[in-house]
Amino acid sequence: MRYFVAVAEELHFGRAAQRLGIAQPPLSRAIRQLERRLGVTLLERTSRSVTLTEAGSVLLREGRAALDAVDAADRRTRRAALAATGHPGLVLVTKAGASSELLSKLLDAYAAEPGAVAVDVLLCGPAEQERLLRDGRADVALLHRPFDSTVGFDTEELRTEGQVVALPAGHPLTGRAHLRMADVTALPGLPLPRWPRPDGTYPDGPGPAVRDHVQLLQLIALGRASAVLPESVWAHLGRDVATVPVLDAPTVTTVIAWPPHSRSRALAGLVRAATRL
Amino acid sequence: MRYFVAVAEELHFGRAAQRLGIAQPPLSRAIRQLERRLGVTLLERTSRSVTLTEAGSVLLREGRAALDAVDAADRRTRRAALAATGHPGLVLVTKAGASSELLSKLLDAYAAEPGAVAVDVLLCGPAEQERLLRDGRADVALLHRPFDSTVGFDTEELRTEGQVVALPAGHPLTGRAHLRMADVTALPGLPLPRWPRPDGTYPDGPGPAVRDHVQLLQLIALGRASAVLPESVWAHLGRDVATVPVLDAPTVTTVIAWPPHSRSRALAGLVRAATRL
DNA sequence: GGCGGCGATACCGCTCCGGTATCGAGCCAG
DNA sequence: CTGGCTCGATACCGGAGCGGTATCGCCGCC
Repeated sequence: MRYFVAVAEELHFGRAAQRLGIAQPPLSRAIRQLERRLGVTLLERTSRSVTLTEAGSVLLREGRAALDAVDAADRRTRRAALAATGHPGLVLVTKAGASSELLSKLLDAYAAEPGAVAVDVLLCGPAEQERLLRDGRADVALLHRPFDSTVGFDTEELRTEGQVVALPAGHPLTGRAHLRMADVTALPGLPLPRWPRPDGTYPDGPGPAVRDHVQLLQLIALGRASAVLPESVWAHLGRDVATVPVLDAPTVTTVIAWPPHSRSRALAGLVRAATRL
Repeated sequence: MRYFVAVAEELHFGRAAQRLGIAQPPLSRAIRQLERRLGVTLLERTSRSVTLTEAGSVLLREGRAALDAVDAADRRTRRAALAATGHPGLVLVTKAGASSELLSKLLDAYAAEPGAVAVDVLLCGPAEQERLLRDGRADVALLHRPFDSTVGFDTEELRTEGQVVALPAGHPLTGRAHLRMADVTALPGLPLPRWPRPDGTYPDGPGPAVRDHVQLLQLIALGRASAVLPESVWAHLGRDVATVPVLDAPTVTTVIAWPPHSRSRALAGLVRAATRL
């Protein structure tokens, strides 16, 4: 399975073999065996190129999910063992720079509960959270709909907020009481940023590539970008960035999310604290 | 992994080995290797009994999920290959005897759409649906909240309805216009039925063990049981079963559910047809 | 038309898995 | 208390399968 995913991602047996730390011939053979076992052609190969068949791309998606599931089984088991021997602790993951005041309130509220355990906070770029939560590296996440998909997780809504446009201080539009999406989608000289895709690559376009909100706000302050963001970013703003509400931007809901069927007492306590905020 | 799940379920190396079709010593060794690899004690064994540790029960849960995920990858890949070679088709699973008129409306509506594919209907007992959908034997399910868990699936709500109590025709209470839960929970001589648990065993209790709604209605007609059921069961009722609304019973929501990230055109069409009903 | 890149094939050695035989620790019967 | 059982662990052996090297065959390309 790992072998197939590697080949499907690289679309090149040699590179895939290198990535897997094995030689190319066993890899060819393994893929052929997998195809024989399934009775399905997964890859169309000529001696010049390798492409995925329809079935192959299904197996790529499903296979990744399956590999994540076994990784998760691994990690969660190890963590359960640690927890039993007196080192409990939860790992919470959230986007760097988002919902920070909500997060600190949550951590305070939970810490005040009887029986609270240590909570490690893991900050990451957008789109990485889902995978961290799915493969067991994190126990719980703060996600932001509609940007993050909550598919496959249990969730509780924590807060809903509007969005504002963040602009360099002194920009002409900062005088306005409110704006509309149409006003801010194509500001001359202030392109919208490009966020990484799940695989770490960036789409093409004019805007600067950013990895988290801190970077983004810095670029806005420098007059190189603008962005539409949830209201709560104001917590990070210095004097060099101004915000104006955008009336017709979609509202953003912050949710606390965790893997289904988690039955840890510590996690339940954290979720309870979150819903009481 | 399969080995561990077998041992954890049987709590007996000999029986587990038999179930797996291997001898007992390799099984012992495999489990010990797994424990060494994870650095975790999964089972406490004396020569008289085997019990799960905390970590072991986590791995049992997670491991089952992981095995389901690889089964699903397998099956979905095979189905994708079939679909590509001209045999499309969806498998829809629902509880035998539930929501049948909704289901037939759905199938009709979908069949009328351009590009509709064949839909195989799979009927099963309650609590099996989740697994069938999770491990790829089915593409889509009709679930009934709050009885079924929709955790880990994408869903759309189709219908919400109240519940009625089903009684043998002629029972004194059938004259009443409506009832309350308190009136129907302990009817003398008409115990509530016992449904199977996910593992196929039945809880203890006075009521008859039933596998689906057809059996149940038959037992009610025979004066051996009563049950609180969604209103829509009336579609199956003969003259020998009467129903009375139960005002304070929880409402039942029928939802259409499918595995997250499914991107099949046929599935999307079916869901669209469902939401338009 | 020769060269180079790339996947497939052929063949070999070693590791790991599964099988049989046996041991050793508890529980039980008498 | 002792012999027999039940059941998991250990010891050892044989074979299948995986990974490695060497090589082939196909196809673009200069």
